[in-house]
Amino acid sequence: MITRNPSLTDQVKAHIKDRIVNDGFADDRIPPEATLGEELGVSRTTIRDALAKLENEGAIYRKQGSGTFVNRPGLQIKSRLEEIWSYAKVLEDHGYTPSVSVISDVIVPADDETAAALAIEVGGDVVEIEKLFLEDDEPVVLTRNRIPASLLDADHSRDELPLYEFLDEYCDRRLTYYVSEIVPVAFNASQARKLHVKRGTVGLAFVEIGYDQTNEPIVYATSFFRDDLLRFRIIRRRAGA
Amino acid sequence: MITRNPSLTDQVKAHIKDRIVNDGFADDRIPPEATLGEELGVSRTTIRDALAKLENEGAIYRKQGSGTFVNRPGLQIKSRLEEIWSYAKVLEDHGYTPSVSVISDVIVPADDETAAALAIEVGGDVVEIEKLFLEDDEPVVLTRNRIPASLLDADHSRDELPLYEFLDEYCDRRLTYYVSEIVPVAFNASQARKLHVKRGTVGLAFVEIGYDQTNEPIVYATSFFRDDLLRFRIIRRRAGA
DNA sequence: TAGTGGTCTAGACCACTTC
DNA sequence: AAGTGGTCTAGACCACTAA
Repeated sequence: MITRNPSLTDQVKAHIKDRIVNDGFADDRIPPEATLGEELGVSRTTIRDALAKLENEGAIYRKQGSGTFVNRPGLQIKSRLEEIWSYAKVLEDHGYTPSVSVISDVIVPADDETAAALAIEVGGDVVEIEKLFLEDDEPVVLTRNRIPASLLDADHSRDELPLYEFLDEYCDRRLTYYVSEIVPVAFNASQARKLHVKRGTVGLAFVEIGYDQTNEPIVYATSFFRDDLLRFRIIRRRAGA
Repeated sequence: MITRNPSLTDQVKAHIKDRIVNDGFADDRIPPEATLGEELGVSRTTIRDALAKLENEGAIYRKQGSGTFVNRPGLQIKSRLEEIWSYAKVLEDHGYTPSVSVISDVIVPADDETAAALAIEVGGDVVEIEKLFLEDDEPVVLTRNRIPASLLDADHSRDELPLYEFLDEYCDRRLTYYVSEIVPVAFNASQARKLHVKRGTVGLAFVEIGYDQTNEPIVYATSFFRDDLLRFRIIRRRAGA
């Protein structure tokens, strides 16, 4: 049942990932590339492309001259920082069954900071949407997205959608990438109240600007995280090896 | 014993990176892969491997059917979170000329947390080294590394070395990867004094366990950052595209 | 020395974007 | 329709690791 799309490489990748998760390999050692190629009836290049993707995702690592191995610590990382696109998904990956609540959706004038981020005039209309992601009525993530009003349909009723789908639907813009800053904060009174913590509690924030395919800024977003409920982990490997 | 002949791919990669930084390309558009291959006299595969590495580092991006382009925001990111190996280097990349100061180097008994991290007995001997990274006498990063005493030579005089080189030299272990947590903190009295900030100031911390090639934990490290002087930025791209 | 992953070539066709 | 990056093949040799 070899078909195009998904690509052979992606099929091979899924197959190996599946074996890692379900069956496992002896000593966490993945068979040689030549062997895998014969087993699956594809060229070594295809195998290598698939392994490269898995390595990139942190699922495996390779040692020249030695072999290819399952990367146990990498498998434990649920949310890779570089590709977070839905906080609901992040919470799911951490074992929660989240709910989303839109707590405000208003038009405000852009302050200096927002105007600079979105490359619009100070005082220009900006749609500000605040959302809260909860687990069992306990808030975990608070997000505030600011989008130039000129980009948005006046009637954007389904605003509980993930932001990128929301923008796909209600603007003609496609959110392509974020530039994000990781900032430690002490929650102010308003944030603390929404997150059900004491004022001054320390948490993590992402302050980020989202761009479309033409490198135009289309959203200025700030997200606050309850450090006691959600913590980010990363794997750091030596660059040259 | 180092026979580091840069591969063709790495030479091509360096060449393109150089052109991006020094000359630039019209419209930030990088020539087609076929053209590059002819110009440099290498196969398209080699070009593609080089471009793949550059894409991985965030220096460029590709759009199928359209072309390959310089990734301006990606070029601004100095320190990629997944491959930070020397805080001195991090500060340099941010335009500082850092100095390092070892502020303590003592043997302490392992507390519960440290013992668990390093998989040793509670109360076992641990070498604790605190270092401060400064820019113009202003402290920016405070690190505390704890290493099982059994792994370390009693005489480790050159302990201002980057930790991974230090471990290479004074143990027989090679630091292979870290599992790191990103934690927001309010500095306590001791940390605040060392970092020259007020007690309770909010900052970022990495809490991490370093492993050797056999997946054995060899270092438990905590690093504190002055948020006003050093802030981490990342690019987040959509996963599927 | 045998076996592994790493590099490199030459060539074919596909999928998508742009005109 | 033309041009771009994406996928895939078959085969060669190199660099490193481990028995």
